[in-house]
Amino acid sequence: MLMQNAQTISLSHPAKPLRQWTAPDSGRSGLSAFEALGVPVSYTRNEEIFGDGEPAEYVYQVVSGAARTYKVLNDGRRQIGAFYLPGEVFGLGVGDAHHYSAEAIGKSSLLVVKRSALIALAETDHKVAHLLWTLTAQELQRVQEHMLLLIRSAQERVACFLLEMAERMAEADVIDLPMSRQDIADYLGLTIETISRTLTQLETAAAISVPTCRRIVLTNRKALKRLHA
Amino acid sequence: MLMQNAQTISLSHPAKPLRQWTAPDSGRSGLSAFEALGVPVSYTRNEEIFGDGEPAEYVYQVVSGAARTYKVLNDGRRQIGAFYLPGEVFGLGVGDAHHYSAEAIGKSSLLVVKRSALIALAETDHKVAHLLWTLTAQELQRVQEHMLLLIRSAQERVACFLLEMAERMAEADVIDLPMSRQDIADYLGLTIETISRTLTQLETAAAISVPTCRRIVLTNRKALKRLHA
DNA sequence: CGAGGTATTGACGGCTCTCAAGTCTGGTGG
DNA sequence: CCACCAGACTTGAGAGCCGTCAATACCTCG
Repeated sequence: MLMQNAQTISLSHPAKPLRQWTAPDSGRSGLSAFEALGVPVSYTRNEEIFGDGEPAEYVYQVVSGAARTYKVLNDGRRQIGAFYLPGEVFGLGVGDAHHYSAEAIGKSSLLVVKRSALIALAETDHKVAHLLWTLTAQELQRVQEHMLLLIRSAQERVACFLLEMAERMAEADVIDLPMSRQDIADYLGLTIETISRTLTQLETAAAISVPTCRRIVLTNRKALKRLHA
Repeated sequence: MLMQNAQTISLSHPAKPLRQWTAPDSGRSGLSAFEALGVPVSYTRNEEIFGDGEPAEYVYQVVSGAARTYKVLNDGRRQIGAFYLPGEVFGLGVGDAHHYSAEAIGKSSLLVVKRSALIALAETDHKVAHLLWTLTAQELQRVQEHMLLLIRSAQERVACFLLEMAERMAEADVIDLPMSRQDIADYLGLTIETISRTLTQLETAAAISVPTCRRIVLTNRKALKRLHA
């Protein structure tokens, strides 16, 4: 999928070089401003980063580990909106309150940036303003792609999820998932049983292998992509 | 839902003639710039406004009528991302290409604004820059809400859809839907048969009445809200 | 080695899709 | 003004996919 590329590229994971379709320098210089304002903070497994409805004081960039954003419906079900991997930014809305919650998935380190500082900077530096807009638009595109997933079959959802994670992580065929089956289920709008059964089906079909439950090897990407959008 | 309110307010509801917010109100000067750049264009029923993958030259604001954005999956299914009613803006992404298609639902009039002009203006006028960001963030929030719909039951999806349309249209109990059952189905990730059956169920349960197939009366909002998020 | 959380597997049921009639509605032309 | 037609909508019957409930296996950490 395109959006993950865009997001990763634009935010420039320190380890990854930049390549992008927006202006080559505007993203980078804005980003350096972003990083200059940030303070690293550590979080433990399942620790809350912010809660639904809380004032949106900060914006976050993952340094190491991973985070999830989610919303709990009135019937108790949890929908995960997104997973955030190193280099990616979250918590950036326009209102003064978050409209979802965020947690660290495992032991993680985040760069924490004061929202007001970013916005103040955007008033004078239009590169920062453009960065805020770009980040929000990339998030929009990501959510739109995610929405398309939710109307597909279980096999298609899981296959797309694996391909997406492979692209965003090492871009190797071996994926070490930071999240549990329950997280995957809540991200894809399925149950853990269906996730588990589907992974078994894909393994039986020789599209993947699952050496341990957190490690998945894509042995036949073409078979997976056949299920893709 | 909050976002529709925010969006409507920000863009000036059609009940107020568009020309009025060119008034030198400093808080809305960004919008007046937006409107000053726009040219009204007429579209006929089902006419394409832009196609998936086309260069994103323009941004659109509905004056009268309604529009839908959608994406066609490789299996031929169509997912409608959003409906746009008078006063609402669409077509605003950050890349230089649209990543979905847009059509007029019925005979419609749109204000068409050159994207490059908006972006150029944002370089010097940070209120315009803030407007672009705000519009994008509101769209993001709308899509996030939409995503939550797609994991719910058919009854809940239809009930939420009706409440949403009621809020965005007259905010009366009588809704005149601009779109067909097929449009609703593709918006909610259901089939037309399920839409039809669900409306019948809601009517039987005395939550709504359906005098004609495009007109729906909310006779018991509390019953509908019980199915809400 | 034991315990508790996590993941897998199985049986069954329900919700929604599919396929297939019917019915209504809105627009057109006589 | 009315009859007619095509598309849109409704309703029904059956099937399939996924959710639920339950039991078992696995893995991690004390």
